[in-house]
Amino acid sequence: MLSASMSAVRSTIVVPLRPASVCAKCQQRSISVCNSIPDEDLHRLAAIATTAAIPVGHGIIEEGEKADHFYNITAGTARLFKSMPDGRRQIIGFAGPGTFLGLAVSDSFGFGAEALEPMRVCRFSRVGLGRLMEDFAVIEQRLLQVASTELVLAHEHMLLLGRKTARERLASFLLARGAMSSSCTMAPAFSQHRIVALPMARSDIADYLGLTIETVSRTLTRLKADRLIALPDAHSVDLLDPARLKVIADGDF
Amino acid sequence: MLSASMSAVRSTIVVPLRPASVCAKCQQRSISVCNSIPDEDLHRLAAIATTAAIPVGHGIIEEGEKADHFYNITAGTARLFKSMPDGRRQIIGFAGPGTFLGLAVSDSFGFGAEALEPMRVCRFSRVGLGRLMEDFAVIEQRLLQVASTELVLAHEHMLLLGRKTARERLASFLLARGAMSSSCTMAPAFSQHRIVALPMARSDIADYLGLTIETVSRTLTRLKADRLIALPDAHSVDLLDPARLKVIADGDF
DNA sequence: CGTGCTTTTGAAAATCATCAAGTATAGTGG
DNA sequence: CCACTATACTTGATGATTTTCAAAAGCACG
Repeated sequence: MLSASMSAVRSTIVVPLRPASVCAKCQQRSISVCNSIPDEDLHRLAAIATTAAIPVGHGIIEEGEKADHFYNITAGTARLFKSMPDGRRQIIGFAGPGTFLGLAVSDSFGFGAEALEPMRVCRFSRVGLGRLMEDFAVIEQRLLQVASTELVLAHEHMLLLGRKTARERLASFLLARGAMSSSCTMAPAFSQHRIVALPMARSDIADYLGLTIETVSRTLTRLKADRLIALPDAHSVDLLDPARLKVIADGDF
Repeated sequence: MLSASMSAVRSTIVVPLRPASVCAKCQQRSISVCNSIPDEDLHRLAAIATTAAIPVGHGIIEEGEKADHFYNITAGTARLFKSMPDGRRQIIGFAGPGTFLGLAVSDSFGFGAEALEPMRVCRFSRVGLGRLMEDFAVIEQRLLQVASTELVLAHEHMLLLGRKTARERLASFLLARGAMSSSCTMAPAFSQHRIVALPMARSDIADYLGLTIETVSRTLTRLKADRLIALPDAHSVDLLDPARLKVIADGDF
C-alpha cells in the first residue's frame, strides 16, 4: 500500500524580472483567471507576478507550506496530492496550463504540487492579489467559478474512489483524459482523436484512482484484451470503443 | 455493493410567506452566508427567501435538478450524495444548520440532498441572489470562502476514500464528528464532551466512507473491543481515547 | 550497450464484500 | 402501556476483488 514518493526537491530555479507587457502576450490568459483584468490594467498584474521554471519532479507547492503565494500554470502538468506519514499518497488532481493553484482557506496549503513535466508557472503574492481583488471584483467571481468547478470534479472523484471498481475507475479516467485533450487542443469535432496521452507514471495513475500500480497495469491489460483500448506504448492509450468505455465508467451495464 | 436507497419523495411541504424581519432573528445568520448583509438591508434578503420544512427522508435537492434555487439550512441535517444507475451511492457530505447549499457551476445540481432529520431550510432564487450579489460583493467573497473550505474537506475525504483502511476511516469519521459537535455547541474547552451523536444510519456512514454497513458495524465493534470507543446505543459514540483514535485516523503508528 | 527504473505478469495473502441469520430497536396500533 | 411488526443493526461464514510479494520484461538514459 506504500507508494513510492519522489524526491520532490523544493525549487525556485528561475524567478526573472517581469516585463510589463508579458501578461498581454500570455498564451494562457484567455483560459485563466488573469483574463478577468482588462488590457489597460495588465501592468498591475505584471507588477505582482514573477515567472518560474520547474524541472520534472520538483515541487511547486509543498504540503502544509505557508500559503502566501498563488500560482498560475502556463506550461506543463503538475500532480496535486495529499500524503500520509507512512508514505501513502492520494493524488487529488492533475493541473495543466491555465490552472489556477492556491485556493486556500487557511494560511497554509492542504496539498502539495509537483511537476510531472517541465513546467512554467506565474507566481503571485497573496497580498498583491488581494489588493488587486479590491479593484477588480471580477477576479473573485472568477475564483468562485474556479472553486465551484473544482468542487464538482471533487465530488465526481469521491464517487469514483468510494464506489467504483478498478475497471470502472480506469474507464472513467481514460475518458476524462480523452475529453480533456480533445477540448484543450481545440481539435475539430470531426477528428476522432482517440489517442490519449498519459504524461504521468503508473504510480501517479494508481495514486489518483486509489489503486496500486499492479492493479492499474493489470486492468489496462484486460481492457486491451477486451478490445476497448490499445496501448501503443506505456504513455499513450487509444480509445477504441469510447461508447462502451462510457457504459463501463458509469456502471450501467 | 448495492446500497439501500430511500424513497426520497420530492417535497415542497411548507413555503410560507416571509415576514421582513425573520432574517434578523434567524439563529443561523451569524454562522451562515446571510451575515454578509447588513441589518438595514435584510429586507432585501427576506424578499427573495422562502422557508420550507422538510420531513425525514424527503429530498431538498434532486440529483441533476435544475439549479435555479439555493438553500440555507436553518435546522436539521441533510445527506449530500451522488449515485450510480445501479443504486450505488456515495455520500459526499453531511450538511447541518448554517450550511449553504447550491454552489453550482452548471445549471443543474451535481448531487442530491435529503433530510436525515426533520429540517428547515431557507430557499433563495438564483436570480434573486445574483441581483443581491451585485450590490453586496461581500456575498461573493463569503461564497468563495465557503467553496474553498468545502474543497479542503473534499480533498481530505479523497485521501480517506482512496488510501485509508476501514479502521482508519471510522476513526477519522468519529473524530471529525466529535470536533464538529464540540465546536458547534460552543461547549467550553474544559468540558471533555466525548460523546458524539450520529444522527445518520449505518448505511449513510457506509456510503460516506466507501464501505458496507457490515464493515462499518464490525469495525465499530472492534474499536469498542479495543477500548477506543463505547457504544451507549447505535446512534451515539463515546470517544474513550481521542488521542489514540487520532493516531489511527492519521495512519501513523 | 549496459544499468537502472518503469511496467508487466504471476502466485499467495488479506481486506473487505456478499450472503445469511439472528438480535435489538423503534414505531404502530390495539 | 404493552405487544407486535418492521426496520435497523450486529454477527458469522464464505467468497471475490484487490493488495502484497516476487520476478521477469521492456524502456530510457548515460
